[in-house]
Amino acid sequence: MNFARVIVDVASQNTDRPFDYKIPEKFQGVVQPGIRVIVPFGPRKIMGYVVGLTDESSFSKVKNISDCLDVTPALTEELLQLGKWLSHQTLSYYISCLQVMLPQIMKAKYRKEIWKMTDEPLDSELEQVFDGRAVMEYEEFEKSNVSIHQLRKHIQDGEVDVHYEVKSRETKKVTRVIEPGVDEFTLIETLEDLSKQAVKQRRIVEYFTEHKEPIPKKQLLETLSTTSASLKPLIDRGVLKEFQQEIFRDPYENHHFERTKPFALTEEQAAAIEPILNTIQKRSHDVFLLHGVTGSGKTEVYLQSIQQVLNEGKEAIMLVPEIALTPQMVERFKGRFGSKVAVLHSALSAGEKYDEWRKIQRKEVQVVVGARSAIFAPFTKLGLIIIDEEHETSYKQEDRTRYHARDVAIERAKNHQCPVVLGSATPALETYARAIKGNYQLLSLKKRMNNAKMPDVELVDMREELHSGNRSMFSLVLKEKLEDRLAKGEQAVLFLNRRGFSTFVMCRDCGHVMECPHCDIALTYHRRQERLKCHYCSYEEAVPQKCPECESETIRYFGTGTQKVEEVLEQLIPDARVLRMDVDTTRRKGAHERILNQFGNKQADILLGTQMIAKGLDFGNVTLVGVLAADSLLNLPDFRAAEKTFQLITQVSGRAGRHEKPGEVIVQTYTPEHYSIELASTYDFEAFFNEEMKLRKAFNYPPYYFLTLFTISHPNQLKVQEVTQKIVQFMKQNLSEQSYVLGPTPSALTRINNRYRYQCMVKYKKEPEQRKLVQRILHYYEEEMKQENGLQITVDFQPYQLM
DNA sequence: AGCACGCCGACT
DNA sequence: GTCGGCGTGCTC
Repeated sequence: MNFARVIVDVASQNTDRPFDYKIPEKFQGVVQPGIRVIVPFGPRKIMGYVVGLTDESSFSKVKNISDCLDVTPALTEELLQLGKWLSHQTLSYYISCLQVMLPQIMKAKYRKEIWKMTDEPLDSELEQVFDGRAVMEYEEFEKSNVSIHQLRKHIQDGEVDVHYEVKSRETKKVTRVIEPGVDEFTLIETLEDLSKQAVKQRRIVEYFTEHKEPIPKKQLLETLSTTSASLKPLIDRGVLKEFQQEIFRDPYENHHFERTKPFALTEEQAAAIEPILNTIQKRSHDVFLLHGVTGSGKTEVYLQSIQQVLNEGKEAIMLVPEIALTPQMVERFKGRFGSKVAVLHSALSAGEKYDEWRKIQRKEVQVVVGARSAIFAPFTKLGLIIIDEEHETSYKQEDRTRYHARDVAIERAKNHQCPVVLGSATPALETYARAIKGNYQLLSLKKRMNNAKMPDVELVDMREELHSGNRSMFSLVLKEKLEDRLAKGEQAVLFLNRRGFSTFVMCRDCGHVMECPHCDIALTYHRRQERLKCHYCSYEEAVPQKCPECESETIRYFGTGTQKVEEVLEQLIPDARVLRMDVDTTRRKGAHERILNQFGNKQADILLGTQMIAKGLDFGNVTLVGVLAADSLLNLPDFRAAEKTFQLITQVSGRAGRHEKPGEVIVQTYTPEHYSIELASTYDFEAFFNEEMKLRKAFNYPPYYFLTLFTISHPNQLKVQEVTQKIVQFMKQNLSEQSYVLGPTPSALTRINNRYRYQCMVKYKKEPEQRKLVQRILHYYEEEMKQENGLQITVDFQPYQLM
């Protein structure tokens, strides 16, 4: 095998194919599919992935591979294949697909430098820019007033050279380590030679007569309570050796995880786990939907399934939504499987993520618990993939490579002939429909653990509340119940959905709303900084004193944020100790965990928060859950609004009464008659499913139809309309008559960052040629999309975000 | 993408 | 005649 086929790190249509390179003698055997290499590409040097080896190349001017970045392949053969599949699925470049599968830090950085190749001073202004140095950044040269022509002349004369460098950003944490430099006999000899006064040195040498393994320097000095002053002479004499050793960052090194044993399963759990265990043993592929009410013990089913996989000598991936990857969850996995577990989520530093990932690569762990991208864990003996809370929208990547982790999971499971378990109390409609059709195997857990009852849900009509004179955001019932819990020493969780509910600023006289000058959206009021910010671009401004339209001074803040709720709560129930948990209070590292610990230790009576408290929290003392504005999601322009509302109310309600004490839920709403709210209050998923399916059928939405969403943007509104119109036309002409092509429609967010946005939506049942058509569109507009501030066309197959 | 090359108009 | 701007096409 003399040649390597390489996918280069250049995301463009022309380079979206392998390039052949010769493998130099010294890299024979090292170069194998999946490793990263540095290759010459035109005049520069770039990184690439080896995707295959061949004996000959049809290309005549093949260049040599310059260098290898890996010894062990970064990507397995399976992942290279998966990348190909992914690029076809999402219509993205192969290189982009390979990159999403690896930790961000492994993406190469490039540097362009100018090297001076002679000791003689250059006879031009360039000499001044060099300022006595032999190397400088190309950027520096560009800033100077020396022309490119002059530089070229010098290059031709061989006086300077442009150098391209590929820089790896991977950092390895190292520590100094000490080990004996001589054999035991010589050590004892040394001991006898040492002077009586050198007490500390004697202690050190004595230590190494008993321990031969290397020990971190810091640790050695600590245990022998000495300093490097005593160590140094021994190293200088060669008795001891000091060297650098890599240490792997462990994000959980200061945690102690209580080891847990498998619990005895309930009858229901045992029945549910059996088909999963069977499939694991049979080593066959199947997809299960584990539909279990909140608190029904799904996690224990996951844990015991994984145990079975480990017993078989195989590996498992467990996906959880980013937001639910709480310390509580990590603890359950680390507690059961200890050091066999790697954890991958966004709260880790880039270096920590890299090290966790390498634990998988080096086969030190057999289980991965992580968010969306953990689905690409480089396991080679995958025996099970679990997706918890499978309905969660965070499993869909919303930029560049728009994949859904569920689809990737099923593809990988097919490759490895292993089962996928999708778990949820409120499965996505698509998933449940497939389960009913028999495409997935449906497993149900209908009872909660400890025979706990689902908490009673009371709907409070906020319109009536308003009519009877209560203008507060707390209904009378909710206030009373909160006070009652306080008196009993029990705890409450208050949930506020911020989506579509942020605080905006309006003039009471003329109704003028402060908007972002670059985006068609109201600015959000940030109380702490007294500023208005745009959540879509980086624009911000001070809160105006007067209305810019009518000069009136009656400016008011509308909407409800958690900060506002906290203030109102303080006045309403002054004795209550409130903990607030939202993006603002959890930004700092470890803040998340601290707040939950405080609440768990009963240092607060009420936990007030957003999305992030809806999932996975399990506190026995919580007997009341309040949902402040249940319908905030319903008014969004999203065909999944009802589904999301049902899911959210169900998830939040599940936080109450999980142990001995019964729970209660208060749901405040302006539309209690809405089926999603009404049916969530009785936990009737089946009824909700049937009701919602009728609507999806009537309006041709998933799961009856598939969707493809085009979003077209450009600074010029007319241009956007025109292009969108053309795309609509083209799709209409080429798709079958059973498909619907809608548009051009302005997006819900019509303008972001001074770019107008229009959409085209395709609803279809079967369009095998669709991807080719889209490719033709993208190819047609390729040139216009290259331009700096030019046209942008994004295509999302099975979109979740419709705005 | 990012670079060289080549063509064109402008200007010492 | 030379300099800089931009369109075009190629990268193993």
